[in-house]
Amino acid sequence: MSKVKVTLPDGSSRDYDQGVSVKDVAFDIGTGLGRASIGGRIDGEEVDVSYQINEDVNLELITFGSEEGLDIYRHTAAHVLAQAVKRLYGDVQLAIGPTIDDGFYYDFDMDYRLSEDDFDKIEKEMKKIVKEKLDITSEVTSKEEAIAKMKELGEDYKVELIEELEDDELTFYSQGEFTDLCRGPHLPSTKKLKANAIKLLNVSGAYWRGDENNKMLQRVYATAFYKKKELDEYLERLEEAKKRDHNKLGRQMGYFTTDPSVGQGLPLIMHKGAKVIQTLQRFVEDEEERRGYELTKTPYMAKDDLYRISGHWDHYKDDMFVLGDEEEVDKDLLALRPMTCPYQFMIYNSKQRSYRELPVRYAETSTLFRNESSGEMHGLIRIRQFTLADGHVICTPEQLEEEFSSVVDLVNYMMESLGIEEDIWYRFSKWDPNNKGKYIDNPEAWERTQNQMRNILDKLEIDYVEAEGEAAFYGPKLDVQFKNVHGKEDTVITIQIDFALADKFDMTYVDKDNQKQRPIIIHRSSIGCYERTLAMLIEKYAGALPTWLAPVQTQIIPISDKHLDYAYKVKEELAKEGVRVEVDDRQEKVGYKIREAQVEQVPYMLIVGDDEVEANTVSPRHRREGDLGAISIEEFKKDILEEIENKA
RNA sequence: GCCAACUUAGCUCAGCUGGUAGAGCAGCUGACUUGUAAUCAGCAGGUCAUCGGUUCGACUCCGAUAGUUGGCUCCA
Repeated sequence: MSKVKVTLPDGSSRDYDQGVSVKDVAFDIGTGLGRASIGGRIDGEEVDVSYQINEDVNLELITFGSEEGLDIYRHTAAHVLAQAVKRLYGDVQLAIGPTIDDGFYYDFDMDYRLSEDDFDKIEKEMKKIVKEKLDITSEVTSKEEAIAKMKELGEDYKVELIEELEDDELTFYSQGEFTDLCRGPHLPSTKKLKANAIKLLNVSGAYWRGDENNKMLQRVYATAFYKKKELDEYLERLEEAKKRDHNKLGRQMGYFTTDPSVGQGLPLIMHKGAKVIQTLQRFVEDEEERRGYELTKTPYMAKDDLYRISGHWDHYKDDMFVLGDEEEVDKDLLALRPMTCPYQFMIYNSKQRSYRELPVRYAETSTLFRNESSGEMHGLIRIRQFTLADGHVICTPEQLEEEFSSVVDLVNYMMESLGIEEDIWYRFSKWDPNNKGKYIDNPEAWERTQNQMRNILDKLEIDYVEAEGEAAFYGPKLDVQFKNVHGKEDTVITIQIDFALADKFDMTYVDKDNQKQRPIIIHRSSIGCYERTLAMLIEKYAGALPTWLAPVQTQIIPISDKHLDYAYKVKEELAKEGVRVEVDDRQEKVGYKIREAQVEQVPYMLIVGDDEVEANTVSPRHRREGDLGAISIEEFKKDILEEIENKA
């Protein structure tokens, strides 16, 4: 029998008989390791412990308890979930059951409507399956056999999946009476799962293959950990995250409210929320002006003619609020604006442009209206009317790289100012060549622009993930992504290179050879949409916004009524420097007023009583650090102004 | 738009298998003039989301509508 050489991650190697299993190797290294191994990685590819090694390989063992093993572990848990559901509800067809970031899900097609009330029962059955200590075995079959097998089992979705696979060799995994098509790897036995560390989380609908024209299946989300303690910690983290939910906190703290008679997705932003937005907006508009942007103020609605030129009428009409009746031919048809671009393009087109004036940079604090579907609205994150820090850079092809880079620089500056540069990441959103309806049909231009954009991104050394089918209909995007407290990804900002609309609007400039040329357009936001940004800030800071953004920056707390005059004097001192300051003049105990200011997350409280009046001082109390001791009014003023200036 | 759950006082929530509702906080009134996270007492607050049905009787069961939440799809 010939030998194979197995090289381990530490560089050492061992010789074995051909056909040795991963498990054998693990036990050969050590019994402890043997028992702990739940999979292996051979030349980078994950395999079962039962995998037989037939040639010289690099082997890395994946052990129970390891980060990388968790995926295998959860994948097996997903199979156990499917097995339990099949046992309990009989006529169930399986769709897909992948692992995701914090757990896994499985999609089922079944008549019985699952609800969370069924979870107990399903979890019990899963526990039973774990207790049954079923061996998990794999079997490789040909495509033809696989299809026959799945047809026999009545698994239509699996048949569909297999038919589209290119491979002729397919793997099935079985445990007890349950068999599923799966690439693997899996645990060697269901007994390796910790039954009390598995939890079903929620059930929802999900279209087969994510296509709304397909049947809606039932998706069960769940998670699994190696230990109950890890599960408990995870659940606790979820609870903690929910406490930061802007949709709860924002309402509780009086940032915004909603009312059914106003309508869905139409939040009423109250003083505190409006104050934060105003602060942000002034900051953004000033910074953009400094960076050479021209401010514009364009109409909230326009005739359909404008949207027909831009192509929005064809691509986007269902999502716009159209005013007027399309049947009445002799009356204008208007639509509320879902974006600012066509308006700013009209400004560009209002005169002939020379290459000398390019780049032209337009910025506008722009209220937009989008008719989101009813199931989409979420707090301040997905709404029907919102305010975007919008803008467009119109430049020559030669200027594109520099202009794009400076937009990225602006965005980075904004993210740093908000203190969220560590919480966001970049997504390079490309078109999907197979989705003809969604994108402008010009494959050559798509590929060219995307390559251009990739080159710029790589030059800027930006880390990004690529996402197919996330582009705008007219061009690729660089998106800034953020995760909300529910773990869901939202786009905060997008920067787009547009190769199409300049054509549609017949935008030109005259170059130095006196020839008319097409400019390139960059669509961009600097800080995103103010409502969504506010939501993000509330969640990031759990309501305790940085001082420069806090709606109230200083709360003055007089000990008793007789200190009111002094309190107002201090207020005046600070207010004239632009500090947002209030006096709590209610007849309450100091402790009570402090507690309220604390709950409101006011950065500084200034306690003033006899001592302070006497010495002409204030006693600041920081919301996190507590009592800071008495200092002069001047000193406090200097400190807080510096903190506001530095956006600390 | 689709799937599921939820909707009780301004807010947070209790109310077992049907017998017309309760707490804390907030609010109002009064007393207390207060030194670093809740002073005390009293009062007032609800067509139990809305509409319809079953029932002698519905907050409770059923249906429709609206809103909210979590997903799916969509997202210029």
